[in-house]
Amino acid sequence: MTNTYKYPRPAITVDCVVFGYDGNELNILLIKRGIEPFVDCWALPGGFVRHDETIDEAAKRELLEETFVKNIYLEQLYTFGDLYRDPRERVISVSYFALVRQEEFQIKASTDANEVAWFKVQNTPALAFDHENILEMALKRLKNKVRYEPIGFELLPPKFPFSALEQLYESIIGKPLDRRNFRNKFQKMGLLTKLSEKQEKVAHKRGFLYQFDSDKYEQLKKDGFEFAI
Amino acid sequence: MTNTYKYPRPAITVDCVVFGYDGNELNILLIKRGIEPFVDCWALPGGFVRHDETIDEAAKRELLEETFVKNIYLEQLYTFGDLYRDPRERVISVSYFALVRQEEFQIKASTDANEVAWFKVQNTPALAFDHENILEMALKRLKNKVRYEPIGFELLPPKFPFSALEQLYESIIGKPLDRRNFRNKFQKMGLLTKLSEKQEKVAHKRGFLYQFDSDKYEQLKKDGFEFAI
DNA sequence: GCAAAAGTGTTGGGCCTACACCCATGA
DNA sequence: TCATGGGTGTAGGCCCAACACTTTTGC
Repeated sequence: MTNTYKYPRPAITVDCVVFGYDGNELNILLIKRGIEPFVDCWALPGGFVRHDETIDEAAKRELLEETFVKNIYLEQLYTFGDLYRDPRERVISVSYFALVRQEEFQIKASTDANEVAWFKVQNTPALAFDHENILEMALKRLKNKVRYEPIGFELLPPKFPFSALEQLYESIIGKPLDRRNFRNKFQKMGLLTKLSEKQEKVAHKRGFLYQFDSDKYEQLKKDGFEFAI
Repeated sequence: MTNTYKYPRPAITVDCVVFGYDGNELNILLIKRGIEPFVDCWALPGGFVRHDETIDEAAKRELLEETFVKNIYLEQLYTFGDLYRDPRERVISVSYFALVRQEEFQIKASTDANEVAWFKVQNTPALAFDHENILEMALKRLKNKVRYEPIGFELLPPKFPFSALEQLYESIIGKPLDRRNFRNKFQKMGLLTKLSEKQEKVAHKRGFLYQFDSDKYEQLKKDGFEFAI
């Protein structure tokens, strides 16, 4: 079955920049391509948009198919529409962006991916197409986002010690933060609930655990955050 | 001449949300469509992306062709990819966003537009396709942008009285601002140069004129603004 | 002289930054 | 007992918001 058009049409793809946090470092999810072009090159998960799905749906589907990552919140990032992004023909790509806790996913290669892996953001391999540009833009967005929106939510386990939040922010911003100031600021926002439980089996004083108050989070999201790290 | 593909492909369009300031109110540039669908409906200027131009180029070209607005800075806004945006067939639209001073342009309808006009942002007609959604998103972006980036630049004439800047901000934010605080804040940024000239022929005390210091602006743009209205 | 906008400073409060020591725990 | 990270408070400065009267001009 073929489809004919009066004018040539670019193909449309989606590409996903998925940032994962393992409790220690910020990573990014990549696949090793199983098909040409750039076969055996590392690349962002993604693929062609089907005719019966929205672009948001396409992003979700491709991510699931290629990496087994599912049920995450994908936010649209930017659309890349230069002429020779893809050596085969003209392809326009809509990129997406997500934040996840790695521990929640069993990544697993399938369909067009030979391998799937998390890479340290600071230490990524060469990427196919213009995916390095996409990644760069995603990183910029993330660094910007973290400054005016509390994002620990998506990246930390339900209960976590305060230090985990601090480490997370430090690993995204790339600079050390003042512990006392960071705690004060974050606590003043009122998004965190201090639990009576503490950390277990650590070779130092046990810290209290916290959780995010998601009702308050949703409310602040509506009203607009007043917040700066 | 026809083009055939194995799978059906969506068409790709660009749509431009051009905000104009007339020294008084914030307006938006619309065209009255000259062709189906939605013929004689007001819509955002835009059209199909050609195979030999980037999406950024397409946005510029369509804007020029339909409205005679040219040489402006267009920033990509968002890509709309739902299934039934267009009654004819599947169309994915990449939207763009710009700020201009209206006085600099002689708008004039041509190609697919029967009319072109500026409309008050507060008082737009019903729009074709999902263009109301696009406009809404552009407005959100503008209101957000204005808070952390000085935008008067694009919207005011080279020399302007301070009150023009204040009115501009008030018309975007939609709230009155404290004159003294606004002046202090803006002056502290150091982007403005006070001239020795004053307003002419006004039925009240004449205010000094100011201009933006574009070198400083570029520098701050690099370093990141620290700024909030 | 009157209407209309320009211009101008201060004060109080809140938020930010910088900074150092003791505590609890497991090894 | 030692190494490791947890936990905590304050003081100074800066920025912000709130606030009202005088000046200049054209009509």
